[in-house]
Amino acid sequence: MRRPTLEAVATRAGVSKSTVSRVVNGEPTVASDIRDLVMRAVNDLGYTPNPAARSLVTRRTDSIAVIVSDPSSGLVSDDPMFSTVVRAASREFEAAGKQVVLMLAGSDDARVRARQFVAARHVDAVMLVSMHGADPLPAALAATGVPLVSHGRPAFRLDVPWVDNDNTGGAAQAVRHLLERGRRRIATISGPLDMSAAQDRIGAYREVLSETGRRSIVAIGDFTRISGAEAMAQLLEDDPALDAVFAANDLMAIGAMRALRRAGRRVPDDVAVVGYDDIEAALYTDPPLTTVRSPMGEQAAASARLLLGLLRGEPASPVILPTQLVVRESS
Amino acid sequence: MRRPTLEAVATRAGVSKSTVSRVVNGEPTVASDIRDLVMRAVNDLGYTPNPAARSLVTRRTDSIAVIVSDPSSGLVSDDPMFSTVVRAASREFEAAGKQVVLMLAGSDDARVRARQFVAARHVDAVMLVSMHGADPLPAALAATGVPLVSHGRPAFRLDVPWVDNDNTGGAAQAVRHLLERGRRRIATISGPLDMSAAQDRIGAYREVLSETGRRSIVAIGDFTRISGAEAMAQLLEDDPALDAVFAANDLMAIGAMRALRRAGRRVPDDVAVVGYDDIEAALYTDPPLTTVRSPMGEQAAASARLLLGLLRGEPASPVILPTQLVVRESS
DNA sequence: CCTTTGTGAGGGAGCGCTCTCTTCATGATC
DNA sequence: GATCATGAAGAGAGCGCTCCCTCACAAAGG
Repeated sequence: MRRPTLEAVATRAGVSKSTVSRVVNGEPTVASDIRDLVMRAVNDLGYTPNPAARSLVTRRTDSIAVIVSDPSSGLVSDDPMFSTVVRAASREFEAAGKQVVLMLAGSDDARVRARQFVAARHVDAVMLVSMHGADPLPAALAATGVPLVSHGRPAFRLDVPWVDNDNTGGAAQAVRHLLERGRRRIATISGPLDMSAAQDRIGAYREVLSETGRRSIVAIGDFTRISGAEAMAQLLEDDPALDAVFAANDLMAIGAMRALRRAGRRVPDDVAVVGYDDIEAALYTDPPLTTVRSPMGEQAAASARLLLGLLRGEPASPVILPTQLVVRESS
Repeated sequence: MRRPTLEAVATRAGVSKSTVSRVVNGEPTVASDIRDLVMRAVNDLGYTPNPAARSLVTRRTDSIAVIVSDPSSGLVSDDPMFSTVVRAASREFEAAGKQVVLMLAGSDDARVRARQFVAARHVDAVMLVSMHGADPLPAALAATGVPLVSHGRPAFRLDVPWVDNDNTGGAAQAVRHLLERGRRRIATISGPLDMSAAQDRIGAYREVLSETGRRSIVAIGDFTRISGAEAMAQLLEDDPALDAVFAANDLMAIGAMRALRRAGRRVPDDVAVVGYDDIEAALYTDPPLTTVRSPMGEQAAASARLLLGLLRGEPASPVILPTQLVVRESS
């Protein structure tokens, strides 16, 4: 009970394999009556091309790997970034007729598998998401020669095109906003310092504060809610008089707000809070969260388009998308 | 500049293609000195098997489609369920050496593409996530004869194994809890009624209330935060004296809490709120949300394992996972 | 001594498709 | 009527792998 082949269709239509192939691939050099004949045979037999056979000869797979290299994948199972990025990229790739192969490169083992998978040319190209500095995967993938784009600037210099949002500008906006609101002791909750987004955001925070001669008050989180809460508790201990906090993402800001509540501090009266990303949840905190809107979905879509362009032989260079401060009631 | 083939390895090692194939596939009937010889040649040349050629003859692809058939994919881009389910399933499949092909079947067009993709045997099996009642995709996929498992019970009878949580039991627990707390006018915010989870949850709500002779107060949402807020506003208008609300998921409960806040109602003093799912965000609301813990990740992992079993020829029948009420401060 | 059995290696057909090359038919041109 | 250009269809060689079959050889049995 085997599926029909090109040859079966050819026999039924009374033409050659070549002609059927031409029809199936939409080549224009087929007379319309013959095309109809072939199409009828295709429909009668329920023929679908065998993708393995096709890919064997064309050396294309029409699929693209989206590799999420996230060591904490076990921890933050409901990370809104994952969902937003994967969905936006998938939509873009699917619209271009490419299949998306999703790989979670959370463990060393998984990273090795991902590299081999790509090296075996199971996919035509790779989109890499969210890498830490020590991650050897980006370089390993680049070495395979497969077209590659990174969602987010890689932590280490690497000859790979990327798309990011304006982390420096966005964070600077956030801190300046707090200064304008008259806040004087502004703390920050940073992300992991081996990630470029975290580096840029804390860098801008320090820069703006030092311009105005203020000192930085820093705690480090890992972009999760719980780490935000812990970092906030730490900050309150370090400097009970702080009157504002800039969290490097909204999830940590949400955690920080819980810690503030528990410590009996009112937001924004006692402590102003600003986040980063503008995830949907930022609208639903109490009070609603002031944050920097980073176009996460658009960034993913842009990464995907950059990669598709690369595949068409177009040149690719880094893209930085603008951010925008969204003032709500937490500041 | 072509990649090395089996034949190149065979030539270099001075053995036949068959032997190399045996070594590469780990067959035991190869003398260890020859195996070493071959492995050296493999490493020297950097050989990796061509998956297309292999799959052409074996008729396996070692990849599995995860199809998220979610019409609202454009709306709730940060749905924690998507992230949790996709990650858990991926982990399970990757551990079994299967690649995950992610397909978003949000539009009719995408659904057609998904069907064709599966019909072309691009994948060995399919895991289907989150379907509405009117969705023709499950039946279409089942008709292709490809092994299929559904994450969540299908809305229509369909001969497909599935894994779900105990929606009826969980919802009943939630409503009984509110009754035990002395609440008398208990409303519900239901999910879309063409989804089995929503049907079961509202069914249990009605059942428990009618047992105690109370009337139901119902509004319909679509499992998003904003729909929860809108439904809550509607409920307050319909029955300003209500003193509790059971939302069919946490996202809607979060929306409902915002609407209550805006209406000047205190939680839980004026209105108790109970959600469903126990997503991480439920810990961070103010007050923390009482909810029914549904093992979303475990459910996805179980679906994946069920499918892998099916692939090994094991029989499969529906699985229902238990739920648990988590009482926090919102009730 | 020859035959049987077992074990490990080689030979080679064939998976289903694409794509180059060749052939053929048609009509235009001289 | 002979020649040539043009366009459409057919032939068939691979793509890189697996797997069945054959074969060589060694050990065991008669």
